[in-house]
Amino acid sequence: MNVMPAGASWIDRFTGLSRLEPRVRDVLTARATTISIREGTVIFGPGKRPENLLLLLEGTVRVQQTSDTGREVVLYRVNAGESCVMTSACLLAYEDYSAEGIAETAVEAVAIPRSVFDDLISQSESFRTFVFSAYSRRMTDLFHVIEEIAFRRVDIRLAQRILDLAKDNLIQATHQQMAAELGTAREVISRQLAEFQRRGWISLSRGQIKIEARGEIENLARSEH
Amino acid sequence: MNVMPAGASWIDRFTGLSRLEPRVRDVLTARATTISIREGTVIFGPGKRPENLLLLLEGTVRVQQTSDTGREVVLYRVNAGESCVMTSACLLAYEDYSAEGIAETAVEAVAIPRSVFDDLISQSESFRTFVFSAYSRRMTDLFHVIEEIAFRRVDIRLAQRILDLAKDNLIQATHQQMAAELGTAREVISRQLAEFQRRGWISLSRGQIKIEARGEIENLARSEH
DNA sequence: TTGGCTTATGTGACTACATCACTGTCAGCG
DNA sequence: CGCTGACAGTGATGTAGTCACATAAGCCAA
Repeated sequence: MNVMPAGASWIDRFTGLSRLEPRVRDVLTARATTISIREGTVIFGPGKRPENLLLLLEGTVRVQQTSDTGREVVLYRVNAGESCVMTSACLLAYEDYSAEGIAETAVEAVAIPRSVFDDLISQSESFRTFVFSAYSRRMTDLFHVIEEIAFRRVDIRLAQRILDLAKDNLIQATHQQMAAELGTAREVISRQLAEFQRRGWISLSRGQIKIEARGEIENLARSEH
Repeated sequence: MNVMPAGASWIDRFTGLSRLEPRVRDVLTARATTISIREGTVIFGPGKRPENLLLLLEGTVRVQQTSDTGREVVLYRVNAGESCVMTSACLLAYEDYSAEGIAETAVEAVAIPRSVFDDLISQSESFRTFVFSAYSRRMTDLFHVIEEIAFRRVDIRLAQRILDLAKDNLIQATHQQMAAELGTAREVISRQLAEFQRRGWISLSRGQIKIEARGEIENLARSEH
């Protein structure tokens, strides 16, 4: 993680911070630093407590949970313009958690140390709103995950995830990784993908999935039950 | 909901608040009110935003999620001595949620209005710690729920839940309600309970489950996989 | 006491998903 | 070129969820 002084304008990239009181704005620009994180870095996880609140300027952070049996689920992603609020401030307090955050791409972020975070929370009404909205947003994401895992069929969820993850109709991921996205087993994904391919919706090769009939996949993704 | 002036001593029932600065303590006792909520009341939910932060003195609040297909999962319970922090402060900000909180028993709680909450957050370091720990705690609960639903067998989860919910080795609940606890279907629960009964672990009658061999159930609940 | 109603529970047949134990295949590299 | 390790395919079997009913239990009112 490479440290450098913060620029002056990054604040405007965060919707919730644009109406910040000028005085508070100055504190933030003065006392926060931007950092670069390499792809694949574990930002926090069991045994690695986050020390800063991170506001993402570039890149994405994947937050996932690993069960003791070794299986994984992706909980949500933090994108540029969003804050990693849960995974930092929240986890400062309570120890017993098993989620981890991984830089999925190279990441540029503003790091706000705990002490500064504390000052801002106490001094700025709009910073408080920003933080609580972020919490709220993540909370909602988790409710979503629970609903999906508990009640939605995997073919539908897989279709949705394919659409979400595709860049230019292409996904670079192994079946194992796709299984972790949905919290299911590799074999299940392999069979579902084989079926999608049989229908001509996608084409498969080692480590990648190519969308051939986006419309059909969207149909399935939209369907109820 | 019946409103009455707050007593002076309730603060001591909350571990996280005991070290509150005296000045802040006074604000809290002066401006918070205790309320009584009848069993079964929907405290918050879609279309019913919470207006206060609730600190529970007596009773329990069940927080659950209902999917659009009508199925339910219990997410967690808030007990006496705990705060309903997520379900209030958090949900103030972000609209699109589908969780609801229901008074599972008669509830006595201290209600802290949004404005007071805001003052306290800005003025008191230890109140902030209290609030963020509470968030953190619930977060962890949700991670747990996800892990259980995704990776744990239902017989094991059912055994655990039976032990959790039993008062005096007895549970008053329909199979439908037990299914909602675990986010599964009624038939699944009926069959599992029938099996437990066949083994002599429980005895069943309309609307209730009686534990006959707690040790055996604990064995199953503890088992891995 | 007896129907009649509502709610709770039981059951079979079937589909979906998870697990296990493999086999086959591809890419890179010594 | 042939090895090796990671990736992918597959059948058999077990567990869970869905659907469409059949029963049964409690309650109230005639």
